[in-house]
Amino acid sequence: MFVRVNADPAARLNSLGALGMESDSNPIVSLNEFTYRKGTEIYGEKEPADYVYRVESGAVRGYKLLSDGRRQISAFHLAGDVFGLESGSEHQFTAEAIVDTTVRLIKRRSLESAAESDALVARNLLSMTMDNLQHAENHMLLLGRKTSLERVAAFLLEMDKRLTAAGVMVLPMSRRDIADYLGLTLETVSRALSRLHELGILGFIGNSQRQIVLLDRRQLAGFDL
Amino acid sequence: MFVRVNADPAARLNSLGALGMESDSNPIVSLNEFTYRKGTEIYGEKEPADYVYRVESGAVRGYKLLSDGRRQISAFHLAGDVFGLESGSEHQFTAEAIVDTTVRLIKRRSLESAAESDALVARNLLSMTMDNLQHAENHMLLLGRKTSLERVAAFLLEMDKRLTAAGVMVLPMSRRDIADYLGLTLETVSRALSRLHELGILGFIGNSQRQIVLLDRRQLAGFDL
DNA sequence: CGGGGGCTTGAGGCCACTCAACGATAGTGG
DNA sequence: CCACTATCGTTGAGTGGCCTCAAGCCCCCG
Repeated sequence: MFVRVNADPAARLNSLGALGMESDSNPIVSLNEFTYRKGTEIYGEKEPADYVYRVESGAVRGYKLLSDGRRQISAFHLAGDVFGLESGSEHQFTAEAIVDTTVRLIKRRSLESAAESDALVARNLLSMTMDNLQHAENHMLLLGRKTSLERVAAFLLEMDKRLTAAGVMVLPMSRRDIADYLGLTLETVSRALSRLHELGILGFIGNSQRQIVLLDRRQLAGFDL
Repeated sequence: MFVRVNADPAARLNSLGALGMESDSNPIVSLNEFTYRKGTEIYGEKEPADYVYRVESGAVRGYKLLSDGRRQISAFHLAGDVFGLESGSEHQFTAEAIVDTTVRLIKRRSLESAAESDALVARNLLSMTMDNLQHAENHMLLLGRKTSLERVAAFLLEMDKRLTAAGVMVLPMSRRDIADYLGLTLETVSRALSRLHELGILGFIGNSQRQIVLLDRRQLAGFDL
């Protein structure tokens, strides 16, 4: 997906130095990697967008807030995902670690100069951004036109593709996060999951409500029009 | 509804002639320009994305459909806007002319090769795509978390910025289009507009319900949190 | 004029939200 | 290791905002 960034070792070292100066609180520096603790902010809306991030492990939520606290999560970023790429000089939404999360930082300026001289880097950047846009367009359809059951089904199928291992999907995010991603309340999400459980479409593993087995992907896909 | 267009631009220009035979108005304007009549499809989902389009005049809606007909319009493209830029080789949504619309076609391949050799072109492409992504993210917040009144207020402010001339905003799209853009029904949109009218926030010009004057942008912005 | 599409307005219904209680779980400190 | 607490999740009852269904108006356009 996005691999050619470290082609320039000088840029890599530069971003290391700059990052070291900024590490004041939670983040732990390990080369050009940071680890954020569960629930901590990686960057906030309106902050200068000097870095781009790649998730090494963990999970990140990107969201926007209304003045009265209503929240819309626009994307979950899992291992391998790149986020923080913006048009202007300021971030347009907030990014928070959902669980303890390690990210690799890339200085934006060095990325820009790499794109300037290497058309392959530029093409990858564009392709990544277009993929994000495509995801956003699909999500608009979900938010604008799907029922609660359809939304939850779509969510499960999306997560299934991205983080099912050994038949079990371990969700890093809470019901509230899911709700704010799907434009629902957490109660509605919970009810939809219970319903899918009753229908034999999914099962829970052990005591955790975050470990899910999809028993009938076919029927689930039937809810995702 | 529309003649399936060949990938070859020469064939496409030829089809202009064919179209001219079945349309009664003036179809061809200049070389790589094309005029679509009100309500006609510019391209459909799953069609090969061989061209990128720039709106010269008119208005275009881009939308996705669910199998049962529910529609979500992801963006309105007005004069000056570029649309049709996709990640894969196929279009991910349908584009239709809302009113008679003239577009300029750019062959995708030639754009790609231009980006390959000219970093400025590449940067503009990326910047444009990022702007689209930003719009999509704001729209997700609207669709997921805003009330009907807030959505209509946001819509009016957006259109006001883009197509108000001489104090009057002339909407090219129907109530149904607005509803499908905002994730509402046309009745709810109509009620919200009536409400804003009662409140003295907007007025209608003449007999048309599509010519709107914003009388109190301040108060309107108060609904857009 | 007659037809049709676009828009508004009203009445009633339903799906998701709100409010609330409770159970389960995980994190904390003794 | 256990008690304590906060957080998370489920479930129920009732409400409400938007949707559905329907009627009627206005305008455009033949």
